[in-house]
Amino acid sequence: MADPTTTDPRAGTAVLVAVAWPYASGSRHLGHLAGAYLPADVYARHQRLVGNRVLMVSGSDVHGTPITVRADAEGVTPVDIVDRYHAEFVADWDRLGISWDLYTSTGTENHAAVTQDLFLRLLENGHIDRRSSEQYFDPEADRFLPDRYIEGTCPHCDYAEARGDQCEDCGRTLDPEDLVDPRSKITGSIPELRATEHFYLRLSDFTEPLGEWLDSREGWRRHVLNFSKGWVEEGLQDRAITRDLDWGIELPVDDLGPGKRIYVWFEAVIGYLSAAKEWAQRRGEPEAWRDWWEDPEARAVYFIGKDNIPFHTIIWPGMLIGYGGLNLPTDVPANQYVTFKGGKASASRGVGLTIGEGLDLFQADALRYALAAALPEQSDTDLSVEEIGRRVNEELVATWVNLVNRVLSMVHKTCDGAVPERDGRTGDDEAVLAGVDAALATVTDQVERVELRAALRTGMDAAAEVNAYLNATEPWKLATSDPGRARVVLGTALAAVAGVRVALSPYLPFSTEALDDVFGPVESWERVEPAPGTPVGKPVPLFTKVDLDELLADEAPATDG
RNA sequence: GGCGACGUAGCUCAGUUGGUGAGAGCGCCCGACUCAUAAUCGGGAGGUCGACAGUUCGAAUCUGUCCGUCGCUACCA
Repeated sequence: MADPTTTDPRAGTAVLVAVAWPYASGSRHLGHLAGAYLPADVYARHQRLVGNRVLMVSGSDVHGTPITVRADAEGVTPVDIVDRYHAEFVADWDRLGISWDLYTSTGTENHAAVTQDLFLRLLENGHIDRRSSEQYFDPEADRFLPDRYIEGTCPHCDYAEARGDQCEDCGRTLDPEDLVDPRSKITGSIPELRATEHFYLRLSDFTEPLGEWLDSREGWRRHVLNFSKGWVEEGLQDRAITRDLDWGIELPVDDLGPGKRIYVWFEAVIGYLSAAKEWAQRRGEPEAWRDWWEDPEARAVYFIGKDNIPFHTIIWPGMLIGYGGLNLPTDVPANQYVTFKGGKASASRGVGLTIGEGLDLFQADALRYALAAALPEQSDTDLSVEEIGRRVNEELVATWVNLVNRVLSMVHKTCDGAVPERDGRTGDDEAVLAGVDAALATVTDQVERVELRAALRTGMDAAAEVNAYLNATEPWKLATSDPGRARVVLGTALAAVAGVRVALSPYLPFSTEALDDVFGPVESWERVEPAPGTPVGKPVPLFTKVDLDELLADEAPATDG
């Protein structure tokens, strides 16, 4: 089991764990956590332990109109907004124990350089071209206006402050030309239509290769594949990839004139590549990123929410095909949504909890457990504070935390406060341990299929088996009737707990580490028995049950966006 | 409107290519146990698998219609 070649970090498969870039326009909520960050972290932690070379990257997405709109509304600069939320995200990840290899942002020089390189190569390869269109121009501000900077009356519902992209009153999507009495949000003046030029990504170039690629995908989630194929079958449309904004990455060519930037949807996905390069540079091995991006044996798994599917299964793969020589996604196990009391989680609308609010109510591992047990892998999953608390109390604490506590307590009391020797095990004893080892193997199968809820259940079932073993052997009785046998049973239970701990470690990093004193750090995906003689003190419970009544009374409404 | 998905025990959800009497966790009931955070273990009761019609020897699983919920609709990402 302890084959050193499988635990050598340089010997395993290169696995890129690519995680959605949180948009630095506001707080992220528990739906985002369950949708992308938590599953990515669980997957990455497991993959490291089985000996693969994991590179887990993401960063804050800092460009785009929603950020400038918010900055304008608050009378601050976009940088102020971005810095505020980037700092919040970093603090959230730290509290949650998200194990990034690099968490950066799209605001770096490196990202701009990589983006410009992709742009130029795609331009060179003929996949980007220039087209002119009519667009609203603000004569007073002397600039073209993005859709969101135009206001007017909605042609459908007569709402007077509809935006050029959407009417917030009736929810319909709009084109700026649809607005009655349009006006500039910047100066209030009446905009006029003028011809302007933008660069377009010729997505239609990739219809055939993307269709073939999608047809050849195996093991992808049905909703991801259906949705993606639907897009291709409808016909891929070329998309403008520049915008009239000054908050974004500059074009590496100057023939559009000033005031044009590369728009977020084109550059944000490039972050997966630029972050890998940044990681390599920081490591002092600037070419190391190639192991994850150019080696055909490498895997790339993208953890995103379902709202992001087309960007990761169509647009980004299209860009990669057009660029050439870089690996396409191996899998995009997009999650569905977490809803709160039936409504889609939304920090801006006050539905559900922000990550920070969740962490104020629950310990990180408790929150991780409850969300992992309810990951929306196949369908939307409904959550509530009560539901999270219930899972923590009735499942995590009752089954696993209590098991650890009862075993350590008995070992402390009846084995002279130390891990007992291993000899004298019977067939029943070996059977429990074999069960735990089988659970470890099952978890690996499930995690590699990104069935993380099921994998967590497997770990919890293993814990229940150990509880059953204790109930059957009754070591508390043996302590007086047959002390020798009691030591064997408790030593077995301890060994079993050691294995279950490994199985649960991707989900519960903090409580895993809290047991290092007895079991040693978890360094590989195997059941390592604690060394006989290791001191076992009176255990301190890993968790306290949460008081649901108190929790609900304290539950603050989420109002910030 | 178009596209996609969902509607399975009280609650949250599983159910690859249709086939032994429909599952899990939690809750509930009964029992065992008392080492452990009234935790654990065993057993049990709960479902016309949204409705209707059809295909089939046979459908929760395929087809159609309807009802309900939701997401997307390309300048939110």
